[in-house]
Amino acid sequence: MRLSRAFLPVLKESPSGAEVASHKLMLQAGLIRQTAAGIYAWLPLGIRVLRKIEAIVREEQDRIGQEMLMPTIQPADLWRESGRYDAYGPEMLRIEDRHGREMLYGPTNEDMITALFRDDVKSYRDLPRMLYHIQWKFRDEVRPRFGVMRGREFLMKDAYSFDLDEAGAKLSYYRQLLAYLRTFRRMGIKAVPMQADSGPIGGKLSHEFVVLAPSGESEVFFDGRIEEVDLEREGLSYDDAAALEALFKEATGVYARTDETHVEEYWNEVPAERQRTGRGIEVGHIFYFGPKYSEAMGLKVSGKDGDMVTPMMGSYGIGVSRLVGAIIEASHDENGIVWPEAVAPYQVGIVTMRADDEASVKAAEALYAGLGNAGVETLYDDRDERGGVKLGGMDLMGLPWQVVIGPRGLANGVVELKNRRTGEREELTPEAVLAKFAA
RNA sequence: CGGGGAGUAGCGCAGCCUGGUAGCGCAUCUGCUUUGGGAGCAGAGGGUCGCAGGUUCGAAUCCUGUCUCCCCGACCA
Repeated sequence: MRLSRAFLPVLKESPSGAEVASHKLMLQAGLIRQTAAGIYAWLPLGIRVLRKIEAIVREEQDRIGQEMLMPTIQPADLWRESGRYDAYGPEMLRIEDRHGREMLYGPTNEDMITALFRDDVKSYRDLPRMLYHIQWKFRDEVRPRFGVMRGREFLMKDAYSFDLDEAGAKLSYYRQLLAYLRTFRRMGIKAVPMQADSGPIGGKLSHEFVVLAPSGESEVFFDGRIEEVDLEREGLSYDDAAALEALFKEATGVYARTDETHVEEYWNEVPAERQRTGRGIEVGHIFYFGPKYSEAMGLKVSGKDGDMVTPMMGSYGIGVSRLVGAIIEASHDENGIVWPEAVAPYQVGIVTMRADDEASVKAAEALYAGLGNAGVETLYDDRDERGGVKLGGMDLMGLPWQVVIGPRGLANGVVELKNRRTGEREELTPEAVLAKFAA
């Protein structure tokens, strides 16, 4: 993308109202604009990051489940069936259509998926199943804040598992646990599974995945041993029940809790040198709740012996849009965002220090074309601006790599390659830069 | 939902107390000079002062109502 033709409004000052770093930076770097309290428009730079995160989530979910898409608007009757319509409270946005039919903007989808599944699945042979979708949700929060981290409208991946019995359901739970650990690791962030209350969704087994960041909403306490879990080890397969259970025990057997569930007595049993504390942002939550919805909504399948069996369910959420903010919280500095490469909107930024220098422009154009042909996502600042303005913008936007091209270096046949995270710079020929990224 | 604050140019703000037809910085546009980490000079454009009503010869300013946004708390993916 050429910056001269892009809608990438970068602000010199951060708009008032933004308090936390990620919110400020997202507004300033032009990722989002606020439309109403807790509701945001995603600008071109923001949507690229959102899509990157979504793609990683999708890839990992596809290894254990099937994608589908349920609507944002749901009929109230569906929620009456599960008994949740009255229970959910004012957080649910209730609306009426032109005929006076009661509808709602979905805050989650347990009820709908259970109804859909019920209508078409009648046999134990059709179990187990894991279904997910990535869809916008709306929860009318009392007090939205922190930008996209606690918005009212947000993009969420929610998965639902259906199993014949509790043992099977636990296996589904373990699979999601592994998928989540892999998902967050791929995004370049450290997310720790912590023992959680199951809240309004209700249930028996529940863990929330928490990203460590100073601005986190809750205080977290965990055993450093959790960081040593090897997710790529041999034999760790989604099909191997024993290996999955071992992983579950390893990943959740150590102490890891938020202030909500923290117990000082147990905490003190963790050796002091392994005690880790800090603040955290919840980015995912997995639940096993058994027959809660299947029972309420009459989901039954014929069992092997011909008797009717009520499937055991679980649900598994990842706050996709929240992750954009959470990743920034965990990865930024005084100059702006520092994107992990896996989620960066562009991998490489090209800057010409002197827009009036013919040789610089020529070299930049050639490199931009070369990277483009090699399929490298590149943002080329070809505007007639001073070098400093462009460099500041690149730092703010947080692209992992910056190629700085100017007459000074070109005199020696080199350009400068800067790593955003480390600040390290090296001088390379344009060909070497191309080779590095095209590889 | 309780408590507090704010709506004035794209963004950040002043003006309001003490009514007299709107201003500063940045951004934008034009010209000239500059150019390796957010340039300088000169000029220009852009605002129903959130909305509605009231008081007044006259309202951004005073009064009433209303909407919206933000912050703290309680709550929560």
